[in-house]
Amino acid sequence: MRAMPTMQPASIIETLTAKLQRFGPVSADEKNALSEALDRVDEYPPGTAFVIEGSSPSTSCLIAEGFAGRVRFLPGGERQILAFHVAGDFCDLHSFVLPKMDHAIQALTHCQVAKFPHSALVEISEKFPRLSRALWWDTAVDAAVHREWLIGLGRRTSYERIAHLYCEMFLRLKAIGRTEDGTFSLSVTQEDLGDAVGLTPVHVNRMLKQLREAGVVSVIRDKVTILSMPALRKAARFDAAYLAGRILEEDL
Amino acid sequence: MRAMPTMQPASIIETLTAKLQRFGPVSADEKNALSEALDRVDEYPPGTAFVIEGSSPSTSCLIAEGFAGRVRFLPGGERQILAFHVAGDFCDLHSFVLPKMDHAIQALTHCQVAKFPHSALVEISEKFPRLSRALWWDTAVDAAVHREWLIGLGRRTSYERIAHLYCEMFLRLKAIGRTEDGTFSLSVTQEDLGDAVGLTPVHVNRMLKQLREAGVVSVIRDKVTILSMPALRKAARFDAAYLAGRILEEDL
DNA sequence: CGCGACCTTGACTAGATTCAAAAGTGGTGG
DNA sequence: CCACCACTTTTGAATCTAGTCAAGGTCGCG
Repeated sequence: MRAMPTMQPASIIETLTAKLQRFGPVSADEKNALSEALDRVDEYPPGTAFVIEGSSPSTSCLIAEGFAGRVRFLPGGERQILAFHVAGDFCDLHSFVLPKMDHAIQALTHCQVAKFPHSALVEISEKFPRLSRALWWDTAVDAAVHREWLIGLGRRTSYERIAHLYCEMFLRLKAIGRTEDGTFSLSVTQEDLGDAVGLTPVHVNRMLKQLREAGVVSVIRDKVTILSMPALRKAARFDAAYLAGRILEEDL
Repeated sequence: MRAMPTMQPASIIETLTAKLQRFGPVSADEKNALSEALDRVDEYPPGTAFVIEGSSPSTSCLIAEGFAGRVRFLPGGERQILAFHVAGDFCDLHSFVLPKMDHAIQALTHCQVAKFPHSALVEISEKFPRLSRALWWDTAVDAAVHREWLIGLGRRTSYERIAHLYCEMFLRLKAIGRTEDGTFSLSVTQEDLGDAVGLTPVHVNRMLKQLREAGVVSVIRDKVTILSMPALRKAARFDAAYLAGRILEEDL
């Protein structure tokens, strides 16, 4: 793994405030409060479950760099991936108001994770109601993504689901400057993909083949290249509205 | 339809504060603020979509009486039910922080709906940060239910999904006193059920037959009777933890 | 009484899983 | 440096689950 420069807290806060401004204005005082709320930045190698199911975290995690997933297991061992999170995302901000984690959070690549103690978030919510609403908004956008995934699992074909996931990840990664033309890196196995879209790895592979043969996307190891965005959107029946809080205006 | 006495605002607020106390204490001032935030109570006959997809509501809705669903349609006409809401539930509190509804809300039975203007909620969030966090918590519990449904659609068998839905609805209705022994009323068609659990109505019917023949539940018109809760829980691989905010302690 | 909405069932089809095997990829240590 | 190993990808064949199509039955209501 190539060396990764540690993200500076200042730049993390910069990115975070830029994002929260999609909800509403963020004052200098509020920005400062966020800065002070950032306790530390931890690093995790890929595979680490850095938030455990059933735990009661006393901090919330913001991904500064890397790629993480929310995962849950059924008694029988089946796994469901509930969401993917990229740099700039809070991945368990809801644990600030929910007493127990109903799922784990796992680093899928090497991750840098900024920690915000709940005690500091309480202070923010006491002093800066508008900023508090902005954080609430962030968790509401996560819920909107959950709903879109519900529609996918409930009513989209397997082909559409894979296409939809690629659409979503492309636009989210583009918004944070992690794409080059139509290419982005998605370091997950086909088994991970299957656990996200409710399919077996074998069937994911077949649908990938179909997407490849239709000339829509090309996947080479972890590099995904979208050959035709209109074709991909159509294949996925994709409507970006639900991602308003996570992507660029012009991509909506 | 038999006449339904209109719920008194005072008793609605009583029920709401009781629920929010699961998150933390609610002071007399806070309770009073909630009372003043309740603008009016509207009634809707079954089938009414009283919140429209794509709209930007200026109020949030609390179900005072009845049964409602969150629904979304795909371009092809497929429908997915994203959540069910019973008396005492906010069904679109997230619209307070999210600019646009990504789904509609539909009355499934006759509903009485209490309306809280967003302007009043802004005031609450400015003056009562703790109460504001309690409302945030309520939306976070909704998100936890979304996640449980994601697991169902992604990884549970069709048989388990139906059993799981009955488990969830039974415990939620029991918590608000809408059950008699093991019986509750669920006024939805098998098609609605299918749109909630990602199946065709025909297949829902078959799974219902299996549940019946296994002696687990009996369904007569809208009356669902759970013949063996342990068997139902087992069939659903049900773990109530995610419902902590919606059900009684002793049912966890 | 007859109509429409919903439920129920059977026969057939399509989509996804399971099982199995082979080939590719990257990392490790001798 | 290369042989080996674990993991992942790819493909085929058989099986099973859920969907589709179609017909009859039940219930409540005008």
